[in-house]
Amino acid sequence: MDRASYHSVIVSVSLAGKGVSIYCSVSALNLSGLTKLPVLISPSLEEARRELVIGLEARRLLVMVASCTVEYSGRTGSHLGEGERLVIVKGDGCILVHRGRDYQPVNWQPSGCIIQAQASNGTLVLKAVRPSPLESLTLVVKDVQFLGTFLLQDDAEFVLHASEEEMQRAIILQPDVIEQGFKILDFEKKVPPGFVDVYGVDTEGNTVVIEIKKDPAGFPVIKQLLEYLKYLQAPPGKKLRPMIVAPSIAKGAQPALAKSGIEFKQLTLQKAVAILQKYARSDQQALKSWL
Amino acid sequence: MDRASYHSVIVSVSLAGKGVSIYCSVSALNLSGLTKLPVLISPSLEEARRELVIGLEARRLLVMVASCTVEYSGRTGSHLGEGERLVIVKGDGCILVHRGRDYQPVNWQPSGCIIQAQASNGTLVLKAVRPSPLESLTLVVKDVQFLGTFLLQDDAEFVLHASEEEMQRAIILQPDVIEQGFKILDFEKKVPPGFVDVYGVDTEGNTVVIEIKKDPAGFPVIKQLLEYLKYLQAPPGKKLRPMIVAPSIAKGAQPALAKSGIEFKQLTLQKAVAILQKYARSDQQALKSWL
DNA sequence: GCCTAGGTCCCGTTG
DNA sequence: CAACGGGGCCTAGGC
Repeated sequence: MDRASYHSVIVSVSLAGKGVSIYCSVSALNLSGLTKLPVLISPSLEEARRELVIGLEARRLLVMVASCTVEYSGRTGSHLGEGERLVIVKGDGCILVHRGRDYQPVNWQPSGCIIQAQASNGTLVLKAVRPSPLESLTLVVKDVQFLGTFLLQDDAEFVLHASEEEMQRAIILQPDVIEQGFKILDFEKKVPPGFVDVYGVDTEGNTVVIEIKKDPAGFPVIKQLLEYLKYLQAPPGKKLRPMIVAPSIAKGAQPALAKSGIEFKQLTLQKAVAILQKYARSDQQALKSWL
Repeated sequence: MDRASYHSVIVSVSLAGKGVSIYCSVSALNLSGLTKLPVLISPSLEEARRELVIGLEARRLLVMVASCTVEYSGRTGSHLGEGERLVIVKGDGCILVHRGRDYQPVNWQPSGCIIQAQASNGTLVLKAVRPSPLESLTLVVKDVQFLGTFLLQDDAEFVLHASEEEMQRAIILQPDVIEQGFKILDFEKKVPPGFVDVYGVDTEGNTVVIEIKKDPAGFPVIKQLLEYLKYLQAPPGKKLRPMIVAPSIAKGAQPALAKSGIEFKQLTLQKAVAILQKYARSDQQALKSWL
């Protein structure tokens, strides 16, 4: 089959490995873009291997439905007996093996792998080796139901309203959200055990140490904050005010909070986003008035 | 197209929404199983919607390559502009939106969602709503390159050599791996802050408190173990011997380990698996001699 | 390379 | 229902 014949071949369909193919003249149809869609249905293993090699070489997205076994060996090991799975190989060298249920892949390899397809003893073997940490994923494919190779045109930006970061940005943009007159001195301030999310002073000159959580604040965050306090001190005659900023307090954590002298300031992600939007608007207005 | 005509239709291919279809008589071919493979190539949005509804109803695996935008709203929110993506919907009601790169989906919804496909204003809208926590994922599909619905036959068992658990089992099966004469009293022993992995006595009658890590042991595990110790005591005249069992010690953690009086016993996952296999073999032999 | 922290983490178990 | 820990977690950022 000639991959370069843009106007005569749309879909190559080989049935049950018997070399039966369906060709369709497309000269009369508006099918620009379709020629980049090789789709094999029930190809022979050798046909599938050829297509995989071409797709891997071109770093296309490979989508395969096949019966296979899967072995993983590396940080630990795993074995999965034969069954039909959805196998995805992406252009950046990652691979996902999905079963018919569950959000997570049953086996996978993150991006940066060396992936190859080889014939072996009447089966098709797909190997994905990750150099560091050294680990390898091996699929022994017995039968391919479907194999498609795609080129995804996708330049869109992904925007996530990312919880903790947005809460931090909201506090930085509008420190009043913590309390009237609160001033920020630093954020992501390094202390030996980690980083203080926000660090500032109140109107009395006391040092405020803020730990932000997007989820209900529980014991771990209290411990974390107390740990940080060991390495911080207030100016002479002033106090250290440890404070947790979160949407709520976890169920059993209230007593520990009171006992440890940590303050709690409620801030929901929603409110944080609202603040950011307000500033984005005023930024826009500032920009407008500038022009 | 008649889905029930097992012997006359294999693949329905509709091109660019123009209703062009390719049919192939399969009466002469051995194609059992192929009829369960409806595959649409560049269908119209309405054709795709029909197929999606049928596939969702039948709880099949849906694999779609389409140009779409994606909105997520729930625990946080996200926006993704138009672009071509691989969309997977599984029978248990989870959905994955993958871009051409990266291991992880750009958007998703875990299993247990209510998923529906509807026509809307010349577009196809795919919605996945998760009841708790309440969150929703919305795909506005502008163009479908490919849509396949599959039924994956897969009853195989997945076996993972699961790090910490296997290390614990190895110690329980063969306590000598810790030291000669070590005897186990309990495991997963409850103390207020959590669970002690393994709890036992040495030949001198001292209490040994073991925390297992599959990764290099760092500061957090030292703290955790010291926390547990507060709630444990040795018999009169005996010592408490806190011990970390792990493949190695994290770089900076050695001094803290020495200072805190915690012992370290090296155990790699590999060795643990070897022990388990030895016992599996002896189990088999015991079974054989029994028969 | 190691280590730290966050994630729409997901996922199981337990209270 | 919430909370807790583990994961082949993955991923990004620092050192």
